[in-house]
Amino acid sequence: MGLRERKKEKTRLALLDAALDLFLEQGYDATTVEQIAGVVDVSPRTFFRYFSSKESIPLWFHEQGEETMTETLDSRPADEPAFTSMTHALRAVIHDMQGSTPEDTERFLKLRKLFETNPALVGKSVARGTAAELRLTEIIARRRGADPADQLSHLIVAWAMATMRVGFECPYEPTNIRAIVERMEQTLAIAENSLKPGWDT
Amino acid sequence: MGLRERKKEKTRLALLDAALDLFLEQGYDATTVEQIAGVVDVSPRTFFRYFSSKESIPLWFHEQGEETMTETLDSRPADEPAFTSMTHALRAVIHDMQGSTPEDTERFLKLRKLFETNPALVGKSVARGTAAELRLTEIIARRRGADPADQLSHLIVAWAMATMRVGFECPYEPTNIRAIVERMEQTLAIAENSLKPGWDT
DNA sequence: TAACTTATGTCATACGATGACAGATGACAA
DNA sequence: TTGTCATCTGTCATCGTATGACATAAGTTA
Repeated sequence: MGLRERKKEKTRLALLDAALDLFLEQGYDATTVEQIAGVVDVSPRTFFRYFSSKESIPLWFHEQGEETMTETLDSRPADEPAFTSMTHALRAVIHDMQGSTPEDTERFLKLRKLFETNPALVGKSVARGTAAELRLTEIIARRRGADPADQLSHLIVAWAMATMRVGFECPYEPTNIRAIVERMEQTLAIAENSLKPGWDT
Repeated sequence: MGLRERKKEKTRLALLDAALDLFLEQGYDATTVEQIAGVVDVSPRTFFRYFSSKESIPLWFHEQGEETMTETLDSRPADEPAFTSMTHALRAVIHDMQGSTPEDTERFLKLRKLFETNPALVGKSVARGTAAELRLTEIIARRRGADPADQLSHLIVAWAMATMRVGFECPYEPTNIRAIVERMEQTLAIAENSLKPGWDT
């Protein structure tokens, strides 16, 4: 890894951290891209070269999660019930969270606090999630040998994502990742217990 | 109803229709507020006095639907299973759709086509829906005598909304409201059949 | 008709976002 | 080390969304 690449990574993280801190200090809306860039001492134009938009900062984690889910889903056996595969994909995301570096963990907790203080962001994250939902639905539908327009495939994915969201948006103030993970596992358990066996086949 | 009020309503609908037509002609992103205002012959500033944002045009139906759901939910008996109440709320929205004027029906069909050609809008509609989801969750949690942070209450609402979305986003090209309503009823039926009796109590 | 309320247009301004171009900086081979 | 090349960066220009301030025009009411 050359100097150039390291420098880029450093700038990227600096922008991310600066943005996160400013968001928590003065609120998401009140923070401008100019301010974020100012802290890191780069031009606003450069900010947009690292992040496609101001929004993509609080959404960087979700993008990461979607990737994990897609990969996991592809690796699951084809004859597994669809919702079961989805829960595995969700748990893979949880697993990633637990295995992240202390820096990433801190960022994640900050992010969570940000979402809590700014409910509008939750909406925006779901908005981004819709595109991912479509891709996941295609995978599930193909596996089930169904039309991409198949309602049940849609429903399986939509409910799984909704479950994840409910688990993530716990209004408790978590001081560590463990609390969030536990909460997610709880929610997942409730979901699994609420569904009739074989509904997703 | 005075002249002034009638004039306002007329302008509002003119802006709505102009926007919808332009969106379908040249796409949502390619259409500017200036153009929309131009068709109706008002200043762009005036547009923003009728609609809080460009986005709120394709979202006007959702806002309407949320209102219906909240009202319905409040009128349901307190001892009814929560998810059942939610399905009633959803069906109330469907019922409203069937009872609308021909003009509104046309607008709704245009809107649906718009959502189909612009998946990003689906995301944005869900984003708006998140706020409504929070309010509905509060109602459900209170009825269930649970904490507002109760996971099951969250899950009940989230799954119901997800079901609605799956029904709405049918990739079929509906020429009339009936086709959409049928599709929604189908999705709702699948959902109801997938859940264990009593899961929502 | 006069006095009022309210809607509208015309500024000005802020912020997010993108394209174009030139200069700075790191990468790499001779 | 030096020269060449690729790439990153800042500056500038521009567009579109959105909001506040203020004067004017329109409808309302006495």
